[in-house]
Amino acid sequence: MPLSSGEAPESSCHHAPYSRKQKSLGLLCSNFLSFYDRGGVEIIGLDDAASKLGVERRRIYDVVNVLESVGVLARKAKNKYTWKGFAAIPKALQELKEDGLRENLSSFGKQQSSNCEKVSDYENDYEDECDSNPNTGSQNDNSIPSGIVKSTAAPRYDNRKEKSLGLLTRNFVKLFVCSKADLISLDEAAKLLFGDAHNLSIMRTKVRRLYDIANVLSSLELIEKTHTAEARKPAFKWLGWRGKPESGSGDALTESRKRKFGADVTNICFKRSQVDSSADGDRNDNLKLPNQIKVENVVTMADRSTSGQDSSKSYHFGPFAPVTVAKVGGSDNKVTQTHDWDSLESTYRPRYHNEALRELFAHYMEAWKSWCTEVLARKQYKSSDASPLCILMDSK
DNA sequence: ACATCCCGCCACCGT
DNA sequence: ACGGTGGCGGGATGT
Repeated sequence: MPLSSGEAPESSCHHAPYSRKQKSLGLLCSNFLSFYDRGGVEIIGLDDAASKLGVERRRIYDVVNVLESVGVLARKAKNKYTWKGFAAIPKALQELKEDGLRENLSSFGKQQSSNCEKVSDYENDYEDECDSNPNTGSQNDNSIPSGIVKSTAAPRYDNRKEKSLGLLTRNFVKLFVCSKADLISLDEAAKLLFGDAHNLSIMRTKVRRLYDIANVLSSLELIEKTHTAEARKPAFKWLGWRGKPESGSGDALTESRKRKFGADVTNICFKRSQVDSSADGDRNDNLKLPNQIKVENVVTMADRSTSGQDSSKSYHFGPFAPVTVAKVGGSDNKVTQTHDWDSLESTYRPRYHNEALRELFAHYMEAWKSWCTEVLARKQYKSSDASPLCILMDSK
């Protein structure tokens, strides 16, 4: 697959300073989604996904785990996932809700779930049956309300599952679907999900995970990052599933892609070491990527902004959509063409840093901004107390 | 300075 | 044994 380890890479893209945004999990998730959200795809191979999206396998696991938690994917076998599509989300959310309620998460955390509340730790987990299959739920490591001790200290052989991204995701989602709160601050979420931070370091780790999860959920538009009204504390707002397209399901949906930046789909090359080195040149070897990338290949969403609010229809990915998606713009129903990924792949080797794309992106941002102001202005007619965000949300 | 969170080492775990 | 999985947290990047 792609260059697993470092080295070879940089070669190709000279300039291009490292940009974290272009490699974010959220962006990767968006790309992943648009890549597979087309008819035809049934089975998704992780290796395949990794190479097509130009990321290392490890990243795919992150995305896939949370997507699985919300029903979009289902693990089929080692290295294989089945694409369930966005249509499966409502059901998954419903189940999470029922589950959460059953577990008593409703009141926000603190659940003494009937079954397994031993919460982690120590020998108990061995059996782990607790979380057997039914989705598990319940504990996150230390959501121990109060009583339970939680030795923290003894990591024992962790029941890895208890700390899995997937479980964390489900619990995080339950937080929203099982309570009326549709806005939960980061602190809050972290505490509820992971119990109090008696241990700063553990908390920090957990919060990192939370960010990971939030990023992919954001790209699914299930949540959105904002701030709590009063305090300017960062918080996540639950948007819920308002139908994403997937082949036109009719409903409207808005698009307000949160984190969108970046250029194109894959992130091959460039590691964070800013040093970047450069060395470049010729090492490439087989890994080298063709250098020319044409803008045309990239799906531009520029028009989407211009067209402004009609949007709706299908899932858009902004300028970052995987290349293969080719001009979605035009005919919404697309889906049709391009299943010929292999050939596509060979013709196009995506990369992140690309000047043309950058410009394109800038253009897109412009359009987006003007669209926002327009909507804002329009909305103002109807008074509204809403914040720009809200406006955007129902502007459609 | 503090918030985010990418990156990849390496422990697990299924086969 | 081996290779797929994925927890975890160092430290870079963003604000």
